[in-house]
Amino acid sequence: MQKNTVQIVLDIPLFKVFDYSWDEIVLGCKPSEGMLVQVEFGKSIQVGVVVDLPNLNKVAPQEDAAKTWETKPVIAVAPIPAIDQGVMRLAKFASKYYLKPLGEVLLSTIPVSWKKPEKWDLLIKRIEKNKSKKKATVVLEQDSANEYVLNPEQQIAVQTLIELSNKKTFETVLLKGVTGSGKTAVYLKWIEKVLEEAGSQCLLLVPEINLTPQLEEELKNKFPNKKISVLHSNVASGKRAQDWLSAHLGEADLIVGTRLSIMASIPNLKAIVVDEEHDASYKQQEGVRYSARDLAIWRASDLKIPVVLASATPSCETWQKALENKITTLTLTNRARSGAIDPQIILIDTKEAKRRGQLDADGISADVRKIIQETLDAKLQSLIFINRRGYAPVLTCGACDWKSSCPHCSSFMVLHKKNTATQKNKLHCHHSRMMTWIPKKCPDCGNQDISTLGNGTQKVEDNIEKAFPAARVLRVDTDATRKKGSAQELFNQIHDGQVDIIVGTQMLSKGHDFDLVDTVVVLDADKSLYSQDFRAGERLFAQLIQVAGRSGRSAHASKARILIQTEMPEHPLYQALKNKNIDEYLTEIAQSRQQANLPPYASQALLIAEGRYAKDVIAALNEVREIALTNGAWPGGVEIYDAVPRAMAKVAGKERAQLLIESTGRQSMQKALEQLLDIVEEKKKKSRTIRYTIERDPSSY
DNA sequence: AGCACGCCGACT
DNA sequence: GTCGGCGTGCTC
Repeated sequence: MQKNTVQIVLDIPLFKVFDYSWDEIVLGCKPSEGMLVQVEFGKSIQVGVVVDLPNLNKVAPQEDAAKTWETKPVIAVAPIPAIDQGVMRLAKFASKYYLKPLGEVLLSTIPVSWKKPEKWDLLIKRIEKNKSKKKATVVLEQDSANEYVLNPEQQIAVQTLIELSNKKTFETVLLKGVTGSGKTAVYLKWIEKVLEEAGSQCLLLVPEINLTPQLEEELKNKFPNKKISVLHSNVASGKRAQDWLSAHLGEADLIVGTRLSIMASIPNLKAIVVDEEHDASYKQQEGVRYSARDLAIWRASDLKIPVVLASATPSCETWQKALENKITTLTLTNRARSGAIDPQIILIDTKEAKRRGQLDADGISADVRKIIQETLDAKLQSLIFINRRGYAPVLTCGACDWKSSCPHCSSFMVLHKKNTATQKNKLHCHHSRMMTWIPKKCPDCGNQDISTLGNGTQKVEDNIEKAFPAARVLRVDTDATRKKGSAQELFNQIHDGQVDIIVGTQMLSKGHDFDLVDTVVVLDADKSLYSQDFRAGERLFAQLIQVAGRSGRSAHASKARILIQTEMPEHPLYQALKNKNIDEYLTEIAQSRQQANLPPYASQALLIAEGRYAKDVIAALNEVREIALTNGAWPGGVEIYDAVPRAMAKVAGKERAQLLIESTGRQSMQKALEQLLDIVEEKKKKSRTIRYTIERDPSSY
């Protein structure tokens, strides 16, 4: 009577659930779906989640009836409530849609500390202790609520959002407006209103790079008497376990986090905001390869709550829905802050500059130099963007065609100059992390004349230091900010006006308000326009609009100029940028997607395979394709292309190839992928030399 | 995934 | 003669 059989999923790549026995007396409670439990699995101790899924086992019923194994008992139950039912539904959907075992999906939503049963008691004790300590400080801060003034346009947007959430139905809203138009103030005001209802919880998703201590601080100031949980993979494990739990217990009012927080257990979720919804970091690129934005929409629809997608340059997926009036669009047109000015975008034709001898050997034009000098004279800052870290992206031999290829990858090794006197210059592979010394002579022909090709942040930093010897130059990229807290240190230097010229990667372009920046320079944007990836243009456009927003953010700014060096200033992308025709350009992109039958007008997926030898990997994929197309059940309207090597064919010694699957409809895509999964699972039983991954709605190829 | 079992190559 | 390579099977 007290002994039940329960189904449990584990964090293993198997589409199976496992039966365990449940002793109510030993465990002290009845089983229910979503409980986190400790079990013995084979020889090891694992953490699993209780599920209620009678049909998940792919074992045939008669086989199942003939089971001979002994059911092991559940050892212990975690001292926390079961996972929120909303997350259980979301995980089941994600498992089916992204073709990943439910156990992997569910366990990926739980912080590592909670997956260590030996830590359960300790965690609970420590959290209880912290709770009694913290209460006092919260009360003290209560009076510091700060009011911010919204302009009429923002007020209308807030009003519309409040009316929507009062209806308590699912609704997707696009909140559109350039940097500085006050999107953040609008959604924060809305969140504030939603949180007025006791017990409500809100989720704010931000891109990876935006989740900084500053944002946390800002939110704490804006919501002085609300509890905020921060969910981010970089948060220390103890803090993470605690913040996850307070969301899970319904104690946290506002949950802020990167993509992974879309899967957090939030039992009283009433509103979701996806900030910078076009941002690529919302797509998980390994494990369960989900899109946090797409899951946010699913979760909102499941819970019958509104979801706000905020962006200056919406993704084509979102823009299509706006064009077809499937979602509500709220547009902010003005610069919200008084004193802020609209930046002026200036295109500098580098071909023309070269012809006139106004382009120096380092690729910097006379116009750029002149304006940087003017900015220096005005005691304001210039930002120079270059999307390559290191000194130079490749090393070449002058006599033969040797290039600094990485032996493990199909990419070039990047030259990095030493940072200190004791270090030596090295070659780094940005994919496999391989590092080598600089060869003294060409490894192929022995020629001594080895030279660099192209510019990275380090080289631009050198060049700028030489060109403006009196200026204080600072480089900001992942190399300069590797140490914990050093990014903050560098940003503080910028805010305090301790530097004049900042050289860096797109790391600088997101989330930070630099009051003293007046001039922004983009050196090397054209490359994206030659890319094979059909989304490259859209991404570059979004990036440049975001970069443009770095200038003219405060009354300090005087000219707010954005200088873009390009060989093709007449390109529609640059023209749209110059004239700030954002809507028109997005619509143009959408139309060309429709004509070419590309996403979001078609559904795509990849079957990726990797293994030791390229030809085996390709052959295995083509075999999968052959089986799929000849077994008679392949759904109509779904195309499956020949196996091709991936763009980065070799990574860390593994050869990779892929099949592209394209479908006009989502249902037929689902059917097709389920068939491919079956074929792959069969193949895996016979040989494990090749690994397969299904990637639905890929964002890169 | 992890771990065991199992059958073939260079080593104390 | 053994140590250990990774191919295959199994986990409630």
